[in-house]
Amino acid sequence: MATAGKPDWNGCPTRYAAGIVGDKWCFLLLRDALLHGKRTYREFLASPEGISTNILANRLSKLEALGMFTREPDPRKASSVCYFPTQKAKDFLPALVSMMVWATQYDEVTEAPASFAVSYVDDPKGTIAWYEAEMDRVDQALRTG
Amino acid sequence: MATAGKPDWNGCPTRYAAGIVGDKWCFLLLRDALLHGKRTYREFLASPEGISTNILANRLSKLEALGMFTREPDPRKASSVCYFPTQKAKDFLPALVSMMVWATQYDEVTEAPASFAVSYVDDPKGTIAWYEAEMDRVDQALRTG
DNA sequence: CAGATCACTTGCAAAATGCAAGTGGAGATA
DNA sequence: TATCTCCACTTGCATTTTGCAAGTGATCTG
Repeated sequence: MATAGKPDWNGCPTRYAAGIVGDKWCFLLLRDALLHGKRTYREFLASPEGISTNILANRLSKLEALGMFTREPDPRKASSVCYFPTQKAKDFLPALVSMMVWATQYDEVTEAPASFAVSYVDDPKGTIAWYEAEMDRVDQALRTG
Repeated sequence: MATAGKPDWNGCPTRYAAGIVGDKWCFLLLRDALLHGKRTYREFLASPEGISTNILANRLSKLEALGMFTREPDPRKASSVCYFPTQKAKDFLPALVSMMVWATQYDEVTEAPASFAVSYVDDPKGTIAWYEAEMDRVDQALRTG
């Protein structure tokens, strides 16, 4: 049916989302992976929010355990490590972009141009597809060395 | 333009969202207000996740300070209090629903019927409109005593 | 006017966080 | 081959946040 009716489940799926996204650092790591193409410990560590090393290690392994990241040797240098977002993580992109649109509207400090929200409203699928393509490009480049 | 290009701002708006949603309890209070029509301290306290009273008071005032809730006397009983979601909070609904859809897909424990995700994909605006109407109904009923 | 209800507040133990320093292994350099 | 650097963490410890239980004062109710 095209018209939504009242859903009558008890345990809301948002509880599951809260367990992952409801943590500042997991949220920001997801942003860095999905939106900024970050893949390595070093890159994640360099975020302007300043995560400390023990918390970073903790959250990376949490996200790995949750099936959001896979931990693999860096094809460019075997001694280094890459964290690749899984399909599960990639599928979170529309929700993340949705939050960006909301934040762009209400955060007066945000540096995002208003044109972002406009282009999203104009063509949400295109906006999301662009980020997906960007991710594929990053991972493709990495995996082929 | 219909095709999205690379956004080139530095401070990502997701940081702002992380400051609000990146907290388990704020996230769940938002869910309770937007999806479950909760408005009073008692109702929020009764969530199955079991928030403690001091944390609840803390988060309610945080969300009020952030302009997500307004704190008003309960029209039904002057000694009681209502927390109404502001427009800013209501505008977060699409992002929240987007996360529900994602969680429904990946949380094997969720009690949400698969039909929810289907009906959302089929008619996202209708799904969101339904929740908005439900909220208006709740607030209307409350404010008119 | 005694008792219940409401929305909190307080005190305290336990857990999570942030910071600085340290560790061990791989690769590069001399 | 010895040393040096880089990397991805780990450890210790002080500070902050959380969770739990109990208490508080203002209002309502019988």
